[in-house]
Amino acid sequence: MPVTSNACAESIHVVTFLQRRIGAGAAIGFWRQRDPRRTMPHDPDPPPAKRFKPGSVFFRLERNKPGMLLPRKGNVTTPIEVQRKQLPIYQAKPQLVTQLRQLSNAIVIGETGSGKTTQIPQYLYEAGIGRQGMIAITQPRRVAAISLAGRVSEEKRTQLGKLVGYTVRFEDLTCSETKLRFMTDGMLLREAIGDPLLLRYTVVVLDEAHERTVHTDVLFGVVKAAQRRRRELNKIPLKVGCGWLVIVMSATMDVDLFSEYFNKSPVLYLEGRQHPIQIYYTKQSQSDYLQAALVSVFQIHQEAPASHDVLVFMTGQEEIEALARTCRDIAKHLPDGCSPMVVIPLYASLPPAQQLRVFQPAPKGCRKVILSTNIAETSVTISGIKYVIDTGMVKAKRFNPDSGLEVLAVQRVSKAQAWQRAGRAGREDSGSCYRLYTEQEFDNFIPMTVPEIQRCNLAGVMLQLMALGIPDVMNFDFMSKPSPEAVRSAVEHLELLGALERKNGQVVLTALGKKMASFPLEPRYAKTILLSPDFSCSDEVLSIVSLLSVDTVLYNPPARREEVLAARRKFTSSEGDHMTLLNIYRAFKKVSGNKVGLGGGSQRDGEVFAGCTMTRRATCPPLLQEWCRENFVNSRNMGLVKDVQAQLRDICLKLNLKLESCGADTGSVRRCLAHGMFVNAAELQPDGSYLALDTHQPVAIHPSSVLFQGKPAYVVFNELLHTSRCYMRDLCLVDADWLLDAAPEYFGRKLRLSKS
DNA sequence: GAGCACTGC
Repeated sequence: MPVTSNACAESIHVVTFLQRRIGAGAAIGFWRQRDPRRTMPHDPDPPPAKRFKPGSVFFRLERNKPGMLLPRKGNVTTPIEVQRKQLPIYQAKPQLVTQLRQLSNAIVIGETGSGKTTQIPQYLYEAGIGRQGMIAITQPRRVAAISLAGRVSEEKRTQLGKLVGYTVRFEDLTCSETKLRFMTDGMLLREAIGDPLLLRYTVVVLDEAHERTVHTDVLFGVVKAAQRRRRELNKIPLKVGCGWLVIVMSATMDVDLFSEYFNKSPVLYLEGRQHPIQIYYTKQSQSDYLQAALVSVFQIHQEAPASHDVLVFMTGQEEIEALARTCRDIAKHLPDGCSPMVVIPLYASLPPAQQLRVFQPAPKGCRKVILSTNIAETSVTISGIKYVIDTGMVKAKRFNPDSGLEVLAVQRVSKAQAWQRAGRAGREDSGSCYRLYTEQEFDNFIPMTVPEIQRCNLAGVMLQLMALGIPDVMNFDFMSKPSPEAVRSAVEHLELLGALERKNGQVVLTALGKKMASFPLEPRYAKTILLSPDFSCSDEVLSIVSLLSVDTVLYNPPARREEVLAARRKFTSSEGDHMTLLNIYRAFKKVSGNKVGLGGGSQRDGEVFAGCTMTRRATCPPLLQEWCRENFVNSRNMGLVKDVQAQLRDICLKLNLKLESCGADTGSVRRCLAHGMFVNAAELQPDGSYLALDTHQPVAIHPSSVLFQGKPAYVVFNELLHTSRCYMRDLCLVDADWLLDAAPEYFGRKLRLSKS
């Protein structure tokens, strides 16, 4: 029986089913305990250090703002020095420092929150290792970089931004005194473009390396090359530089792969205190994991004390909201004597205020059940979780280099991911993890999640590598090589944009490509900006590209559809979605009086809520907030647009681009978009359907587009989204002549193909 | 007439 949300009859059905199933105790046999001979797993699945223990709590509850968690200012009763000595890593300090002093590479494995990230940089500094330069500690997420810097500067009893600082996009809190620099991996990578040898640093610590973000993966190669190159330079009699060390630290990872890649680097394990987690598998394979999740929630609810919270890992917003409604319905009809239940959904696109609900304790005698996406795997840490229910499924993006299509699909998690999820049950105390699959099924999961670099569009990565001066991008030293097709497809795409050219059989960066690489943008957006002065519309194009680089500024609550449509009508442009967005942005700026009221250089852009940025500091004036509410515009993302635009504008100025507005002449903006995005063009067919001009695959206008009702002859689009059909999203009306003009040779070829 | 997980520069 499917878990559906709205049908009352059906939920009653579910109640009866559950009462039959749990009330009578029939469900006791639903679960099978893990084979006792197999205790907690060990190397390599997962590595020995990955047993579960509580993370050190770095956050405190803000009194004035209920539910808000901020970095802990230190325990009043326990001095900070004592706290540091209580960390498990402290026992290993002498050996650790001795090892790190001798080694040029080390892989340190320790649990998240065990203190490795806060302590190792300090140990290095205190031991005088790498004093000649800076120690960089990279993080995949900005909040982590910010909060860790805060904690360490506090431990060093210095002002944040002096000895200890952080660098993330839009924010750099460091100075000439800074020795310990926490930063996002993307920032270090960007810095490497200007300084491939990373000469300002004596030590680079790549934290959370097991997450294998694209940035970390590229950094592996960059850091390794810089290390080798610097060693070569040190052979020159006039010795420059000093001890140079790379540490890769992570909780769960493929140790052999890492060690092998970093020249057979030694692996140091940091064991810590841990809480056991009991793992349960289902006896039989579950064909409907949502139904199984529902049964499990209520089984736990019946059997466990109400103070024990439950965290359920699911795949997305829609199924989370549906299951939440079903759970609430059933909870209302439970027999007397059963504790009440609060059901809280958690996913990234949820408004900040609602996300905060997961941190609020449930009323006494009431059980908290959190239904979450994998945001709760790494980005948000919730205390008090005693039970984890793991559906074993995740929604993940995959890229097909042949079609250029990214597909978001529900798929099995990896073993590493399943362990990560289980670990969420044992952060403060022992816990249980109910896996909605059999142990045999688990044994067949892939060991590690496929690194992002093998799943994404590589055009941006390849451009960045070229800009880093990597002589042979096709054979870059990746820890996990992307497929040759993906590399070839990316190189072809960049050639088409004019960023790369072939010289004597080698692919080299063009002058245009070099400029493109200086923008933190997808290559085609960078190209469009660089073209914009030719059409005298750089102002407009900067705004449009900024609007396209944030999540979405449009807020679409389904329940208020009519209101949304009415509010949006006044901005709608018959020329397409880009122009509509531009109209909204122009109106927003008019109301904001062009003042930097949101974001802005010196503003901290986010508060830290237990490891998750949830709101921008509310500097948005009330009037502007009201305007956003009335017009169904996401004010937080609109603030980000302003930050992005300011950054892009700075880059344009550095490149001496002429910044000017075309005013009401929107034709030139569309002309510019046609020239920048010609690869993403589609043509209306006689039968009313559309064909993408590059691959000749059938495509359709996404119903969310303002052009959905119309039938424009030619459009350029932002992206293709493959769901029930292949949809074009964010469209702009263009002339066929402009496309031909933009790439005569390319379209000459395409059109000939199209006709034949 | 659809519906998108999560990051990051």
